[in-house]
Amino acid sequence: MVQRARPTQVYALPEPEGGRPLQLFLTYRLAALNARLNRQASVVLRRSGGLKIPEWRVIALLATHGVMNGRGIGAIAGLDAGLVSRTFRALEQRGLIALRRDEGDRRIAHAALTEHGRSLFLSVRPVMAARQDRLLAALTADERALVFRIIDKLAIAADDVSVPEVPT
Amino acid sequence: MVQRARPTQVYALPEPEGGRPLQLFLTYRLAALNARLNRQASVVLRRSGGLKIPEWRVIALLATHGVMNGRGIGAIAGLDAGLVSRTFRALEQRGLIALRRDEGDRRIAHAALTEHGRSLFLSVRPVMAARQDRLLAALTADERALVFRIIDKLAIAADDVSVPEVPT
DNA sequence: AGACAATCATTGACTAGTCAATTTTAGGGC
DNA sequence: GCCCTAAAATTGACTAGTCAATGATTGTCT
Repeated sequence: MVQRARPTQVYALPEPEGGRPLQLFLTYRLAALNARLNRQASVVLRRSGGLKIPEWRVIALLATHGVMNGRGIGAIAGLDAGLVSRTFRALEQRGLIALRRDEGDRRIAHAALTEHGRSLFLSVRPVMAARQDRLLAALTADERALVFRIIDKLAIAADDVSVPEVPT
Repeated sequence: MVQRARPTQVYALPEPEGGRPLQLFLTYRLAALNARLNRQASVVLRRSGGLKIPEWRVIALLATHGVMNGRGIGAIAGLDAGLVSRTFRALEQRGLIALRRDEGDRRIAHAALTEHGRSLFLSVRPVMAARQDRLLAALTADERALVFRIIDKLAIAADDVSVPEVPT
């Protein structure tokens, strides 16, 4: 016996303003938002073509830029070279892209959509575009105008890791 | 011979306004920002105590909330139950937290900081707080006021995955 | 020509996070 | 008491992304 009737123990969320109970606010919120967006994108992509997120990025980039090599993709899509390499392989095995070594510089691998890849892109694009529009529609015009500026500023601030060694 | 002098092939970034060459804009930007923030946090935490990000979240939460169980941590810190479980183990093995089974309900594991854990928290907190302040200082007052509202709105919009099956 | 540095790609190991299945335990009818 | 359901935690498999090391190739310098 003894010891309480435990009604599904609930911890209150610390109120954002006020005591600032944690340091993880802005960063935590952004991380949580990003996680949700990723999850949603994953679902959409899985339903409409069975693509993973980096696969979709590569395909979309190839569809609008034509032939590209791994380094170019990485620079524009913000993907790590390693991730690009693995994604190339997966897409090639599914027959969505074709890889070809550069004749003049045999280190470089050029990628291009196959017919299959292009038709998949054309069927997925409207779904992803609608999603993007729905996201932006959730904001007012003012907010839409500001959101990219805010992101840029934070990205710059995130870059100077000029934090002193621990004082203690 | 033959075949060009290849001056470090550069692909121009597609201009954000105008043709919208990709659908991945807002989401891509957020993902990139989040990646940068994570990277920076990792560096800071590694330097000042050797903690990983979820480990820091758990410690910060325990420091301000006292004893908590896994479910409570997960709800507030936004961590998956599995991740919390693994993080608990790692922190316990490093002697930073102590785990104890609830007497009344033996499914529940309560966690609390040890002395070692609390002193680590006290030494890391100012570093992380300074980082957070520096991030917020990069924004104007207007932007600061808006950023949380924007995040909330996007998070809500991200939740309705009411996307039709692929038309094709 | 030979040595050297830089570049593109590849690979493996790692962190952050999600999802699903399973285990253990508890509580509610009956 | 027994059966069923649900909750808390654990575990394994997976995706997204980063970092470092390596291999192959190329251009440059002497």
